[in-house]
Amino acid sequence: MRKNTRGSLIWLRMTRFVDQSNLLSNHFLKPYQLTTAQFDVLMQLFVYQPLTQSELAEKVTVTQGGISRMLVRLEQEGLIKRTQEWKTKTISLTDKGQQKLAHVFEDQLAFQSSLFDDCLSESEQKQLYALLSRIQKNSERKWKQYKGGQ
Amino acid sequence: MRKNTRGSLIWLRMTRFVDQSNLLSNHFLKPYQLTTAQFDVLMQLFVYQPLTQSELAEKVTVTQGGISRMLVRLEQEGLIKRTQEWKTKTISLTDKGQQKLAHVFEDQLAFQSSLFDDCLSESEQKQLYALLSRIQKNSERKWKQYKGGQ
DNA sequence: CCCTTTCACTTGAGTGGTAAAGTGATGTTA
DNA sequence: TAACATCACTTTACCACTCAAGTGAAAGGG
Repeated sequence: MRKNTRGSLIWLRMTRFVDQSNLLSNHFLKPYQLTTAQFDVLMQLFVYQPLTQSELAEKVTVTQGGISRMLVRLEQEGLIKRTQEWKTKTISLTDKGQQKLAHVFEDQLAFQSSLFDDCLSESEQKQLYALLSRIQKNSERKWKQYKGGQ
Repeated sequence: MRKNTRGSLIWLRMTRFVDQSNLLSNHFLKPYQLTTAQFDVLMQLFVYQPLTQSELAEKVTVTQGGISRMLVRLEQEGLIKRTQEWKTKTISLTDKGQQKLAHVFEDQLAFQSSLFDDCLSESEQKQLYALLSRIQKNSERKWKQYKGGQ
């Protein structure tokens, strides 16, 4: 039996890359007392705040339950605040969260960029981004279809 | 302050894609009572068995502790066996594991392929694979360097 | 021959994720 | 108005992962 297809090879490379770069990212974020997942949440808030929990969960590809606990922790750290109106909780960064993010920001973006700048030219990065956008939209479509159906 | 770089945009698309496709993959594997991580381990064993725990951990980008627990579960399910020689445990698939994998195999490869076949041409997939190989090797180098240093 | 190192693996505490069941306010409807 | 549905969030139980400390067997040096 065949041991792979082109798709499976791409998939393998990509998951390995993401796993490895997450480890590295956690390493670089450790001095700031943040994890990669937490940074992701704070970034989304920075760009789109205020958001409801559901909207945030959607943006970071996490379930309701998952975001609920992450936000409990981030709230305990004093990095975000949740204000309840009606049945909805609106999430935004506290001043402390805002400041922390400002500190981490440049470093993390530089780290992320280095993963690609090291070995890909400008135009290759553009190509890669274009291809990734297409497959990500495809998986998002499939995912929503699956979630919608059940 | 700038909210992104080209690298950070690529990184975001890729992590979202991997997260979403993992969800879908877990969904498709559920009828077989397997998770994506378990399938990954079984596949590596299928291709490279026999392996020690350390070699396996390396291949699936997981720590010693992580692989230890996964293998306990897979052993309880009777899908793998671990035979101790000296201080090393050698891992291989049981007949049951071999059979299970044979059943799942085609479906999972077809699923993985569909993620790309849906929206990328043959030559685009080749391009994508080439670019990913380069960045994955780069991150692997950095990761090993980091692990080696500490 | 004991003492230490090393090596491969395990364990503990904690984070991050899922699915599925629970909670508690706010409509909606007979 | 009592019963029901719905919506946003929480909780529970589980898997997967990390780091760091622990274990136990073998190997080497005084």
